[in-house]
Amino acid sequence: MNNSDKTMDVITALCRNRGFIFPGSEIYGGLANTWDYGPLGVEFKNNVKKAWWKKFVQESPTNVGLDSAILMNPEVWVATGHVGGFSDPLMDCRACKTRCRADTLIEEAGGSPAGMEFADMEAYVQEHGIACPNCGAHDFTPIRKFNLMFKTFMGVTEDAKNEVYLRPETAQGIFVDFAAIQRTTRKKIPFGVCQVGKAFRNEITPGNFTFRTREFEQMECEFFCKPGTDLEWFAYWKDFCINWLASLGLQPANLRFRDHGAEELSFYSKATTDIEYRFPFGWGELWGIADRTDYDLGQHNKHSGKEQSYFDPETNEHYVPYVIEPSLGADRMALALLVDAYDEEILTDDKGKEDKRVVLRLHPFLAPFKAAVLPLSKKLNAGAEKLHKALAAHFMVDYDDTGSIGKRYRRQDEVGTPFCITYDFESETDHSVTIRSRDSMEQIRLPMGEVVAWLTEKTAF
RNA sequence: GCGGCCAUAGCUCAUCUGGUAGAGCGCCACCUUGCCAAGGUGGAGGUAGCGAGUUCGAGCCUCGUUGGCCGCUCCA
Repeated sequence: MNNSDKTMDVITALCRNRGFIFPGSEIYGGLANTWDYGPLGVEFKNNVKKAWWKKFVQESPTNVGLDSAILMNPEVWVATGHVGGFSDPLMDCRACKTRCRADTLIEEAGGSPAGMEFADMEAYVQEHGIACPNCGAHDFTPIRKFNLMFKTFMGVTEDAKNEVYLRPETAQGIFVDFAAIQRTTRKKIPFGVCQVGKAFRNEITPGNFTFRTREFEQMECEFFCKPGTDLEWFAYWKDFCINWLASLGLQPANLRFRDHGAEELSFYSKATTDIEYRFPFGWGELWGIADRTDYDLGQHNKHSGKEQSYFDPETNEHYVPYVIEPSLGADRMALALLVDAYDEEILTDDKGKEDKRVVLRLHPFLAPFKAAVLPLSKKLNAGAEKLHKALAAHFMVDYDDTGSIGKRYRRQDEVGTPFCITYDFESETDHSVTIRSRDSMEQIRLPMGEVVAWLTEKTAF
């Protein structure tokens, strides 16, 4: 099934109905754009994170892991420019309610807004008689600051001194710990530090299900390398990332690279490439791979007064490393995998009656359940439950004894369970079970004692 | 944040011009069946997102509010 035949409605409906993703705080009328990962969703998302960690940390000769605090000293965000510079200067036209960016208006009028204070911009717009591009009126509101960071208070009193931010990216936790990580691991450059964690941004327009949310989870790697080798490593990680996506089964036709043009590049970045996925709502960024140069460590160097450089013992040089950052959204990744895995097929029975079968063709490693134990009859519950218990010691395994066997297969297909293990009357005597595959719908007979080893092999990544 | 549209059982929807809400699917139990959504019987489940107003009476009219969708704006 092609992605152009899929709709987000169908995907979100499946997520809600099967316990992957629910709207947040629903019994209180919800809270815009918050989502809860349900019983199946949390298993699935954990598996996605596990797969990433395995590839980026466990199996990596160069990378190590980190779990840094969400709350950080506010000076961190001053150093990075998040506090000062990341509020866009927005003004509304009072006549037609169109919202404009003051800096854009000034640029279009031939001015250069760079370096201007908000008051300067307002004055410029006024003096040059810049009109609303939509209705032509000259009636703008003052500039309003939209800071993308969530603020909260540390301690019990709410004064400005106690103000802290929820991190808008996980990256800075890695940068501020760079020296400690290098020292304690004795890693030599090049090496990477990886982190999975939540970040928060007050996006003006979130949307498209879990694609853009204000609370989201990132899987980031900051790869430190010697200046001058950065573009090589940039190319290396691009390859590395796309190969990982392919190895999880994402269809190549739904993936593409998109290089950022010069005008689109962030001020700190020398080069950025997005890996985009073709969602039903269009191409969307999955993974941003950026050459962040020595911007972050350099800023922390300046602002903290603590030396953030690396001593190369082979060449006796001191330098501030350059950084290649492959930054992946865990929620987007999970969403892309769900979309990609979703499949419908039409089955025709003996009487020619057509029936729709919904299958989530997830990589077995990612599937919430690796298998489901299904007693062919409720009379077989005792033996089947024993098998389930034995398997549950090794895998997430479902158990279902309600309804017909065919119906139970379908239920498991819909949530991506790769294997159904049917315990039948013969199992009582031959101690074997039938394993039915989600993808081929074929069945094999296997002694119960061999199921764990068989499943381990089949669900590995 | 602006404009438009929308909000009835878990899901998809019905309820004629306002008179106290129904179906299919799903779910549960029992019987039956015993390898790809069979069948039978029974059952749980809604006061119509929430609040207020108009009316003898509102799911159906008005206002507010919350949430959703589409477009705009935005996305370091």
